[in-house]
Amino acid sequence: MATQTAAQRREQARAEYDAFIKACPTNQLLDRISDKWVSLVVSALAAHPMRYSDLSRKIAGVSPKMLTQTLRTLERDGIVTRTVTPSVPVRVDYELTTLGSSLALLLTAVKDWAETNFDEVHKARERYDTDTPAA
Amino acid sequence: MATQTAAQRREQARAEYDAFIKACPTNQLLDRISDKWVSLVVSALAAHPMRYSDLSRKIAGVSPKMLTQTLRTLERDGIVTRTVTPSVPVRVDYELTTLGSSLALLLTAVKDWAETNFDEVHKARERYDTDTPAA
DNA sequence: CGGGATCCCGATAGATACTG
DNA sequence: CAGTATCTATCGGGATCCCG
Repeated sequence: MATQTAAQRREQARAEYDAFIKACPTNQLLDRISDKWVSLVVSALAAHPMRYSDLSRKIAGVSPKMLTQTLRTLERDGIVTRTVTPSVPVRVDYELTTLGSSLALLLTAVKDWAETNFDEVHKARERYDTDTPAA
Repeated sequence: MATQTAAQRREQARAEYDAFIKACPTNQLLDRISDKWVSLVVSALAAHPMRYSDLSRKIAGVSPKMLTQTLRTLERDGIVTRTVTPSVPVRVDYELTTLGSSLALLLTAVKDWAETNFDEVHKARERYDTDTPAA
């Protein structure tokens, strides 16, 4: 039964590692930042507060489900505030918190880096694709 | 045929939006940054160049497949260089390029932001989870 | 040692339809 | 208007086997 080799050891390592990852603030927030919709929502709200339907229109391709889900997560994390006005047709406004604004700033930094280095990445890709004979 | 309503308009919007997203450097590179393994690999290599097996050990929970896949992508994007030494047991070294180093810097910025604001996020979460009655 | 190829499964995004 | 519920298709990612 010394068959407890690669596979099992791997699994254990992964378990420990997962715990480590979960505990690590960086990775927790990296998930937020990297989320496809989060960046778009935060960017949209960075300009000015918006209603649900405004966001829905502004972001275009998003399904109601994902939009709500994204907004809920952001609300939970204290990135946005959700304000319900119980008028005849209900009205819900979303806006960035201070924390949300700082996230927007970070996203701007990422955006800047991306725009600055995109050319280089693009060239690298072409070079790679060309050099790679057949794959 | 005015039945071209919600669904179809949505689809078209999504198509346009997808094109927009694809063309946007930010989102392309955001994908790279946000990848779970990319950040770890880049961080690991930021310290010093490493061999495949070193990375495999350092990152622990990664499967060979994902490690290779991640490294290939990074190589293609000009983030890392791959150096093969055809000795008896093959030896492959990976190291960051200049571009890769700048990415490492960006990741550091993200990490700093995460560590700075994690407390606040954490508190926000607790507040939210407490206030939310049943959900 | 450093991978490539293949199979498979669980997670999840998104479409659709319904509700307060 | 602002969601919620459900169902399905897709796909990332792990395990496994094998090659150079």
